[in-house]
Amino acid sequence: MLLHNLLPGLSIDCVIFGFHQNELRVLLLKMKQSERWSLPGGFIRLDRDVDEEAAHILHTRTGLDNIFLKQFHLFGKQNRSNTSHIEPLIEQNVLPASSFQWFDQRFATIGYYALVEYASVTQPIADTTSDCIAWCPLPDIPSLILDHHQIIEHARVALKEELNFRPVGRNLLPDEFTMPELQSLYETILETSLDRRNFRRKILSLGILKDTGKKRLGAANKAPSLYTFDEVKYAEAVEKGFKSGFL
Amino acid sequence: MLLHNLLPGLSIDCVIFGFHQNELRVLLLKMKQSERWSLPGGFIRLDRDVDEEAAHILHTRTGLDNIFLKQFHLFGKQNRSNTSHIEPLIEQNVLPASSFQWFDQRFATIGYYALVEYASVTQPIADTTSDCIAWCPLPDIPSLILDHHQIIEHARVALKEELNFRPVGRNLLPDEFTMPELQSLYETILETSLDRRNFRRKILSLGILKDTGKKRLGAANKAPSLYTFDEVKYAEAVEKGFKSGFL
DNA sequence: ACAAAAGTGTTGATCCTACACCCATGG
DNA sequence: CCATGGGTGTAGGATCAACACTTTTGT
Repeated sequence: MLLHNLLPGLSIDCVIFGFHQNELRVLLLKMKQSERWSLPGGFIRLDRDVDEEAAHILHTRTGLDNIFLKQFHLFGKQNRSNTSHIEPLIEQNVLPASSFQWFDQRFATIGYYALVEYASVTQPIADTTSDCIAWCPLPDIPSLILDHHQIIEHARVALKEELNFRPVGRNLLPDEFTMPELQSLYETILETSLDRRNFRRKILSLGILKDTGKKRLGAANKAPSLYTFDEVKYAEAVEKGFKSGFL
Repeated sequence: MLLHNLLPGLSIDCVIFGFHQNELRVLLLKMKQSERWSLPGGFIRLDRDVDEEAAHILHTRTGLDNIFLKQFHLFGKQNRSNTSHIEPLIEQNVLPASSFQWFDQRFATIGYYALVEYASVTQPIADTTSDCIAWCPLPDIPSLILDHHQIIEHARVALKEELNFRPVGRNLLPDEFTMPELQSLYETILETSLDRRNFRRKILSLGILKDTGKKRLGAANKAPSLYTFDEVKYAEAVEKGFKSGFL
């Protein structure tokens, strides 16, 4: 990373959501020389848009492109940043001593959240300051650097609100999925439980799902149908806005 | 303004909304040495929170404190800032030549919108780079610097969405107001027209208005009643969230 | 008296909620 | 054949949209 030619004072943090085993998960990096974890993040090159750089961070960690990514909040507390997570990295020569000055700035950070299909992230890639990267279920997030707990919590609320305007299943589930899977996703995001019959009726009434005719076999119960999003109808609907009315 | 001890690369722009004569208006500053106008804005001192600085800008221009103020978007395009509006100011010694370097940075800007009672802003105060400050109705915004048109448009959409979660009349209208005035505010923000009887029923059903018993006289028609927000019920309602369901 | 705008209620349509039984699959 | 979870319909209540006449005020 070249620390000149970066926009000073501003960083990006990405809350990358996936859904697996009926849990929302976020991609976290374990800092080297420390027991603390962090959100994937980075800085803004002077010749790039902030949105581009957020997409770039997402791509670098997941290999994915064209992902739903949305800016949700600027975290600008005067005392939010410090160098306590950087110092061990410099001591151990993970980062050059010359980079201390960069990290010793006051940073505001702009939070983005991304919605990705869990299974499409087969090999997430850690950065040079981390020794691993992993999906963590939201209920058991480990200790995080700086205000990253707060950033995740904020993203979670933003996602909950997004659900009223966008059928997020399109972004978080695989191409084909069952109605109970979709419902479980909604219940997890909304932190509530929903009536099976009413949920199905409501979702189908949006007119954006297609029944593939296929069924998911393999479990000791009636095989649920597999659905896909009808790309054409979906695009139309997003275009003119939803009014899904959960929440 | 001391240009050292500011957070570099990041500025604040405030879209200050007022409501007067059935129009939404925003406070704009006319740049000296130019026909263009700008949003009230500023920079972030290193020892202040970004939110604090936004409130400070609002206070400096309007004299008001404790105003509803909300961050709504970071504008981060690589090419959004330039110095074309600064150069004439330096040529005419409105700004010192030494400040050019500061303004010649790339800036991202964080947009805030504020909701104020129009009549409470009796003497808005221009800054040193402007020769006047005025309320402009949204339909006839003059030519603006940089991407300020886009910022206003974004704020307007954010306000429209806010209407579903917060009864913004509390912030935009005087203490006592009539039902038709409140309706007109809603119609303006939503850019639609609403049925009088249904509107009244819906608003009253929120249980946050009190009839003062007084009436507004002076017009050649039946005198409308004056209402106030019931502070206690209002606070309770904001606390546990609305579901106003306009939009 | 007249013009202008405020106040008021009902009806039908739609949407939401609550709820229980049968069916397909794997073991 | 049994356990598990998926699929399905209806009725009552709440909410929403549409709609017109009467009242009050100033001129």
